[in-house]
Amino acid sequence: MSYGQGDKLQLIMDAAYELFGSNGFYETKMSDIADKAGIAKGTLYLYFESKEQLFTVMMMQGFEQFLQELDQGLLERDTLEGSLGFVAEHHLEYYYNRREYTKLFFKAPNKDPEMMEALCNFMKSYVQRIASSMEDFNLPDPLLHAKSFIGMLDMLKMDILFNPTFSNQDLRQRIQFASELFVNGCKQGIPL
Amino acid sequence: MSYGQGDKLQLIMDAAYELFGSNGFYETKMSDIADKAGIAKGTLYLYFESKEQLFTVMMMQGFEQFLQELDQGLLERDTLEGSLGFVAEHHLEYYYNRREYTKLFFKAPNKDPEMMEALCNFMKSYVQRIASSMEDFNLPDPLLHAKSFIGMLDMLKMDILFNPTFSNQDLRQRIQFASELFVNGCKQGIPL
Amino acid sequence: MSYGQGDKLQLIMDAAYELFGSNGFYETKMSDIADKAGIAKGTLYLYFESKEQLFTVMMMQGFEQFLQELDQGLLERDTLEGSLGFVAEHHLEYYYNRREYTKLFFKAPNKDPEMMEALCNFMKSYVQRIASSMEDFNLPDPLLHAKSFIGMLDMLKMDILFNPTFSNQDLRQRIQFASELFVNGCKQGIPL
Amino acid sequence: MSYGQGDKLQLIMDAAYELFGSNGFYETKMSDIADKAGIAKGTLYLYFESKEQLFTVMMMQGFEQFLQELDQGLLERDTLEGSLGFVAEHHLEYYYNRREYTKLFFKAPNKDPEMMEALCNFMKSYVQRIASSMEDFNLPDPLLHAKSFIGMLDMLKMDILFNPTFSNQDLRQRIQFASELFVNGCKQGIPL
DNA sequence: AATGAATGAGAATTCATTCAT
DNA sequence: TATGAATGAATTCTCATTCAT
Repeated sequence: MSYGQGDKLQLIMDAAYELFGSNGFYETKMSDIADKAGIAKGTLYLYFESKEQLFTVMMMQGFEQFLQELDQGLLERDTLEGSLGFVAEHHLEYYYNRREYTKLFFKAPNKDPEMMEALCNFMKSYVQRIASSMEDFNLPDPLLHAKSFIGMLDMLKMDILFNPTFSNQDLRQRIQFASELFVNGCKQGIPL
Repeated sequence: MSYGQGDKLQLIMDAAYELFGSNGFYETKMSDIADKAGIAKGTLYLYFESKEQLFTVMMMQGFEQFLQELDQGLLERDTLEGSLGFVAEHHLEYYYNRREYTKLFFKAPNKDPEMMEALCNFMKSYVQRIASSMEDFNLPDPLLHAKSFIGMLDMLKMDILFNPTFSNQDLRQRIQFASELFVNGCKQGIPL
Repeated sequence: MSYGQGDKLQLIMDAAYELFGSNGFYETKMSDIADKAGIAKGTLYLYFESKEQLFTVMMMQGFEQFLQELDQGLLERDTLEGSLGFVAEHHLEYYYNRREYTKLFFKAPNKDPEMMEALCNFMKSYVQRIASSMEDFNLPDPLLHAKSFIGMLDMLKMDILFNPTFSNQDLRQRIQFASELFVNGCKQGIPL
Repeated sequence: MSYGQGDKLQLIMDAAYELFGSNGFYETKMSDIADKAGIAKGTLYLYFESKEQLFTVMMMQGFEQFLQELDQGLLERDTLEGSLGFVAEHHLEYYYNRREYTKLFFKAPNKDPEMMEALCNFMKSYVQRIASSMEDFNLPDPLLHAKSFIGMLDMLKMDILFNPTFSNQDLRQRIQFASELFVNGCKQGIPL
């Protein structure tokens, strides 16, 4: 019944995540977020300086969590195949679990440099982690390899976001598919 | 330098392309476009019903050209490697040539159903074309293979858009890299 | 096939009458009128200085016709009852015949003094004619009597405009009713 | 002179009444109303959804008051002449007291269905009340009688609105005149 | 800390009118 | 005369942000 301080912050973040995610930055109003969080509009500004900042902080929180889970999982794998499989699983499951919040992944504010920087930093960190992992297994051009693999995954995620009947089984199939393709190339799949 | 009558449409399209491209849909004002095109605000509405429609028409024009060039090039290749190389070249060059217009590819209006439909249709057509091509070379799972390849390319394009020093040589390298990785997998690159 | 000069003027007047009548002054666009008349927008301005003027001229034409028909009919009556009956018939039939163009009778532009003057002048002329006629039959206070009678008619016309099933028979009944009430008062109708 | 919080609504209503009344719906801008009320434009939209709604609410408030006063007064009369006299007095005084706000009664928005409905409902209620009253005194055709009487009054009001020298004495005369004419007809006034 | 009424800059869109052809 | 593309002032409405309570 009584929320301590800090609870409100979480209420805001949750509301922001859901609304920015569903409708995108520009189509979400601060008053929507306040309503959903069950607080007053003015209260938002006790926690965040601006709409842009709220968006950025929310995204960064998501990024951080994403990278933490990634690190955690990578520690536990010690083969190339194992690592790649985990990266694929992690990437696709992330979107699968958030498939209601499609728009988040497309629409960020344009003019806010802080946001752009946060976005770029996340991308760099993500790529860097995957690249490091690949380097551990002696892959040359680890950055390009990392980017390519992430790219494959990121396109395969599209089905998750746009296909409402996408199932957990489809998810498993794509994880498997992506890893194998990346390791062995498409040639192996061509019947003689 | 001197535009006659009837050129207004092109003036508008050019201005819209540049401004939407640099600043995104939401951060571009109709008055900006009118100013850049050197016409009055009202004139925009002689050619387009709304800001959304202008954006959509402009995007669709780009899509159409993209797909036409793709078809053209695919006709002339008769090996898997040749086709993949061309697809990679076409995809990455497209962005390379438009690297000033980053925002075009990230900031589209959310709520406009016509735009969303146009975007989805383009994606489907693109994937379908690549999948058909792959089927010709007996690749199983052509849709998944197509999406994966496009995904790789689409991530590799990021460097183009965000790295200001990205050179033509870098471009060539990535084209080569993507095709080979896709065909042979990463394993081939690992020194024994 | 070939319209002489002057034909266009009539085309405009007809279109204006219909559109101003259906939608009112403010809700009718000059381009609507041009379209309906089958001419170009610019052509309207060869015949009229402004939208206000077109409206005013059109109204005045209607007024003139109304008063002419009234004069004509009054000449032929030589009893009070006959005259009143004709006035009622003329007034109500006028609206009955134009019942599609309801709005005309409610919505005129506000700020145009010419129009306001035309409207007032018409009212004065109308009242004056009825008053003169009444004076001929020795009614005292002819102006007040005239206004009262016109007022009765003008309210009775409301049914015509708002009741879509209003029939010619209803029309006849009201004409009869109004004349008798005006002559004999309501007392005569009360059963003892 | 000093308004506390919560008075904003009344400030808006007053400003709207005066401006819509003087200039009509179409010639009054929301910013005019805001200025006159001494508030910001945006504030208007905290209280009303649209210009149309503001107008409609304001009119309905007037209607309600009009009908309440009518009911009140009718209760206290128990003869036909008394009732009619009161109705005439009430109707004409209403306009006399508002003779500065002419436009209110002529210039309403056309296309707004809510406004049209409110207007029609008011008319119906007004006619119905008068008709009921007449029925109490055994007048046949009470609806037609009611409409006729209201019509007379409504035309007589025109002088009030358009004749700047219209005096209170003129008002009394017309009240008297209308009632008598309605009861006894014009015949009684004709000298033998 | 919390509120939410108030603000006002700012955007899209409309449409009467003009004028070069 | 006739055209209709072009104009741009004008208007409604939005919404991030502020601040007195």
